[in-house]
Amino acid sequence: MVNRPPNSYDVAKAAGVSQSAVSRAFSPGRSIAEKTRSKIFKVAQELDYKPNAIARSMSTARTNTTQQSGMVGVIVTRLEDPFFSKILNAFSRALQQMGLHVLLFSVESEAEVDNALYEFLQYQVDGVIISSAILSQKMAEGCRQHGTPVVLYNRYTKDKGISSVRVENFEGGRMVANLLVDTHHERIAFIAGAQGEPTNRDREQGFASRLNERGAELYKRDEGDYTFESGHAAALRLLSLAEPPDAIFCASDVMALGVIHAAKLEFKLSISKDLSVVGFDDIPAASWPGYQLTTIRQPVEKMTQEAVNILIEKMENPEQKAQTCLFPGQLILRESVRKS
Amino acid sequence: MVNRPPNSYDVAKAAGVSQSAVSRAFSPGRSIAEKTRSKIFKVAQELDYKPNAIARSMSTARTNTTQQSGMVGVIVTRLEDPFFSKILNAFSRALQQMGLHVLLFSVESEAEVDNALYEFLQYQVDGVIISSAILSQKMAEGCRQHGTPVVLYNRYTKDKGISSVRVENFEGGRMVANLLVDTHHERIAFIAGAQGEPTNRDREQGFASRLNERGAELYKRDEGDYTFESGHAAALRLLSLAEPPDAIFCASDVMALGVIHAAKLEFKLSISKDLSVVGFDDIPAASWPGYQLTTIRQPVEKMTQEAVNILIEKMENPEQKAQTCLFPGQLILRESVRKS
DNA sequence: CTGAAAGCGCTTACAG
DNA sequence: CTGAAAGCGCTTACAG
Repeated sequence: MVNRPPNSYDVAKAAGVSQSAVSRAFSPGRSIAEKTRSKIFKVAQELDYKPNAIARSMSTARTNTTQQSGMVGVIVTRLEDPFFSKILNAFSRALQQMGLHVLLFSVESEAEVDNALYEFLQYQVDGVIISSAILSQKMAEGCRQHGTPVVLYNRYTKDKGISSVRVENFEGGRMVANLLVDTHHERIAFIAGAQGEPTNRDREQGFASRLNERGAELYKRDEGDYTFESGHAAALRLLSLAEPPDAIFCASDVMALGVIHAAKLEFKLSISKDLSVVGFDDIPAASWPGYQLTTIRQPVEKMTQEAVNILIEKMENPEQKAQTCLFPGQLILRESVRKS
Repeated sequence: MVNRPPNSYDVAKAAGVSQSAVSRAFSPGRSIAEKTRSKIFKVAQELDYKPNAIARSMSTARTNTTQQSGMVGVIVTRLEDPFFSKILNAFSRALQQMGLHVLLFSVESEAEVDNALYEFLQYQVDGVIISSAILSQKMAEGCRQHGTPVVLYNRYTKDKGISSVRVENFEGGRMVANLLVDTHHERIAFIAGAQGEPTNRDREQGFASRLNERGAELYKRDEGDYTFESGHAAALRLLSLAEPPDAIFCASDVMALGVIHAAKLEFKLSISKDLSVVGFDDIPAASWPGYQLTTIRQPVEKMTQEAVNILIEKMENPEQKAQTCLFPGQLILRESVRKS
């Protein structure tokens, strides 16, 4: 049988002090004599004592309004997508840097979000970040009751209590419209991400409305589900038209890659010369020599950092109002769009 | 000010029962009258009561040897690599399915592993999974003291107490050697992953030794760091040789993609005709129409599931011995290697 | 600066 | 089946 790991009483006894003293020694900023502290540390080291974070959070729960469990719940969708794993990594690193711990839930549909949130609340997380999904009004209330701040990433809701950090999708769509009109494309198509998905909707509306403002119009619209395969399939349909498009804007880079593969292999087209392709996100592959995809970059590092900052502010001060933070996308001109 | 969420006493009072009864009602399998239980549930619903998982784990810690905190620590490396995000997703889903919660730590070097482990232990995780990294002997002891099982994924150590799940890297390397010799390649090169990395070492040794057994030899060796860019750069060097290789085996698919881009764009080579390329892992992009990369597939789903099973067995029965589980890689023949 | 004691919200023998 | 009570390992006023 494994004998239980040492607790603060074991250390106290061995060091000849009270248990309170041990507790203080491990709580930065508490009043304790330097001599006592070092003695306690020495003994703790020998016994290989580690403070029990679970017990600590049980105690602090009572008084401390700020950090209680030290855990932040992170809900992620489409984790296998390179863009989203990049986001998770950024969140994870940023949170770790702040001494916070991430309780992760990978969901495959919005329906799973509420359940994940429920579990997070049971675990007394100090805050929640939800990437590319929203929560129900009911769970928003639940979080409010628990005093647990929530920040949405890549999404927003009408609920005034929920913060949101995202890129300006509508504006990003407009930028692409301008680019394709400026370069004199005549049959401009759009391949949408998942149906009814807000991010896609905003990009598409910005794109289509700006096209109209510029006196152009959307030639064709097709739809995928944000995967390479779906982009590839949509391109096959579009390029089989009697009059195929001369430009395709995709709601995401991954789909744009599918389009490029289809155009080059299936139709022997030259990208940019015969067909211009634009993506959104700026994933690593977008800059690979074989792609050189023109796209709208999301400043992921800055955005995730800001989301973490907003969360922490609200954790430290519950009176803090919810915030909405919009980041402009950046047009990255590479080689997949013809010059004029 | 937010008023505190209800606890079991609040529910007990409102339902006219004891706090113990409330606790039992929420613990499956405890003796309680159906009538009492349903009354408690109704009241709990009205008050929006959720059991406090932190408090629960404080209590169960004393008696229950099995699940204590309900949390499993997962340490991942290179999260931005598509193969690794796939692994994390698989772990996350498998653990969630078992009712476990994942405490995530994303590390960027092996040096961070021990610290992550230390934090996990403080949080009383019931088990730990470490993907593609190892732990120090000191932390292995620490885990043993806490009675916390550890399973290594893609790695192994000499420590008899640490379980390991991985693909047969050595054998995988041999399979590729056989393939390239069978198809009569004459100048066979290898691009290694990170220096001294055990996964790479095993693949390379299996590859090189089998080459020799077959009367062939390694023509050239170069090295990257598992990224696309590094594979691309290594290919540039290799293909600039007066006598460039006619086959390149890469320690990972991502690097192989870099090789393909370099060969096609920089050297106008035809993949398979002028140059055969083989990868390892079988990431999604390997099967994209433009790549059709021949590779060794790792059965990720089965492997992660097995790792979770081993972990849970050990969590349920501390007497359970550590296990090592090796999975054979599967040669996936696509179009990137010439037929003869 | 230090210690005794209450309390965080549960679970679980122990009686009844 | 049910309730009173102890205990999980901490933190934190409160006295001294």
